[in-house]
Amino acid sequence: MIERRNPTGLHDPVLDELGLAIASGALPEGRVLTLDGIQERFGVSRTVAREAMRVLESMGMVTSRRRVGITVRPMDDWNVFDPKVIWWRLAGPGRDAQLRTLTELRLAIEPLAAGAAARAATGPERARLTALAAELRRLGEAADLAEFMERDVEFHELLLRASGNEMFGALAGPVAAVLRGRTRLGLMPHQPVRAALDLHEAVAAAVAAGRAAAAEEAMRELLAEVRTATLPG
Amino acid sequence: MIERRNPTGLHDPVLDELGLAIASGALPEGRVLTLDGIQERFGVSRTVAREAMRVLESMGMVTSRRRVGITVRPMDDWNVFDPKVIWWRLAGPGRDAQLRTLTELRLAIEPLAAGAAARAATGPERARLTALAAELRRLGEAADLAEFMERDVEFHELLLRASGNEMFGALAGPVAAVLRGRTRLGLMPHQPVRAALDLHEAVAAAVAAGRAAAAEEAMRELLAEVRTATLPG
DNA sequence: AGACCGGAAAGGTAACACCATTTCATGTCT
DNA sequence: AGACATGAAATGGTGTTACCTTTCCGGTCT
Repeated sequence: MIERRNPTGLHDPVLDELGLAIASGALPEGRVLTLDGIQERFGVSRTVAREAMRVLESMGMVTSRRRVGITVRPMDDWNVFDPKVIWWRLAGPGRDAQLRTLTELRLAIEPLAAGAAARAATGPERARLTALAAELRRLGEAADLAEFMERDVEFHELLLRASGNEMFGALAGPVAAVLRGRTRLGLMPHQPVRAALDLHEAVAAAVAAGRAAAAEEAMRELLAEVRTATLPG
Repeated sequence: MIERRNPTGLHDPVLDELGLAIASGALPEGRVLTLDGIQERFGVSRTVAREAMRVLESMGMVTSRRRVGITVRPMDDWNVFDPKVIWWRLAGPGRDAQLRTLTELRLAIEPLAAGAAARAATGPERARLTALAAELRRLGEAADLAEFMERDVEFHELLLRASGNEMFGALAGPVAAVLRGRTRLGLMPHQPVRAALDLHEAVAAAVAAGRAAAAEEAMRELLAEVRTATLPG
């Protein structure tokens, strides 16, 4: 049941195409656009063009100056944590770079998130985490890759959200994108390694028991496989 | 030196006040606004009200539905990494919570960023980092707190940017805000501890020498002080 | 070179037609 | 009478157009 029945949304397409064009480099840093140009290119009114532009501006992707137009800004200025920006970069040729930096981000965040979850998770969260780890073992041994991935995504999302740190929680979406991206690219072993199954259970157990240091360490070991698999030396 | 931006755009004030009101809880989740209300409250035209609202919408702070109005969304949906959102939360009563989660984020990110910088930093960056560490020792021993803080900010910013991971680099601003906030709140020792001075130099040296693991470990030790000083158990 | 001016483009206002959604009153069926 | 369907009216965002105002780039005149 897809909730997203929003029929209209006339500047979302504009925003999306422009954002993608910038993220992909088709509109490089320094390129100057005009509202008139946008109006014409998309066949929309000035209002719609301006609203899309404002949003891009708030993401740091363009600046707008009178008499000169709308200028594309360097990537250093972008809000690279904005889900839309992440999505655009994943959809374009910057995809590998984005996957790499997101993976590095995971390596940094998830161990601490696991530790925090051991301190802050609610009862139901701890229980669900344990159940998910068990399910992962079952699916892993059955080599059901598709279902394994979905449970794995759920495991990591729940852990981030249960950390009690909303900044960690906000990374749940991007992390899910990385996990899905990795299997789609065939970067995962055909059958999850036993060690990974053990470690998921170790993380869940440590969180359930409130052992923060153990949870952090187990997550670090779990991610070690990711580190060697996808990052350079 | 305050950068007196443009002759002040007209929706920035609107955006700022609404964003702050939402972030501070003055406009709680579920509260419904209307464009007419915003127009009247700020004495601006519909266009301006709409553009501010679009930006808030792109930050996940409100949704706009026909016939019903503009609804404030729960914090789970906000783009909590957006610099404006961070700023608003720091400016309101959520300030302590925001400082806490940002600090936790630092603990996660900076060690990995140091390691990455050891691999990726340019020559000048390594040199500057080393120089900054030396300057920090001088200022620390002279107990020049204000200047120490500024160099410290510069040290951490440079390190994040030199990591070669633009997502780490994008955190330079917020991290600077935390560092400045900590001293302004008197959470820093009156004279920086010697161990901290040693560790800044250790980080710089490891980065300069390209020793990633050592840089990561040194940064972790450097942050241990922060961890105990500001986080619970 | 320095001052000056024309025009390009964004900033902002206003008025309007349109359309989705909710609300509510009305009427019919049981 | 009470429940349910039906349809109309009120409400408030969506999108368009027209028209000023402000800024400031670039060329021109002295």
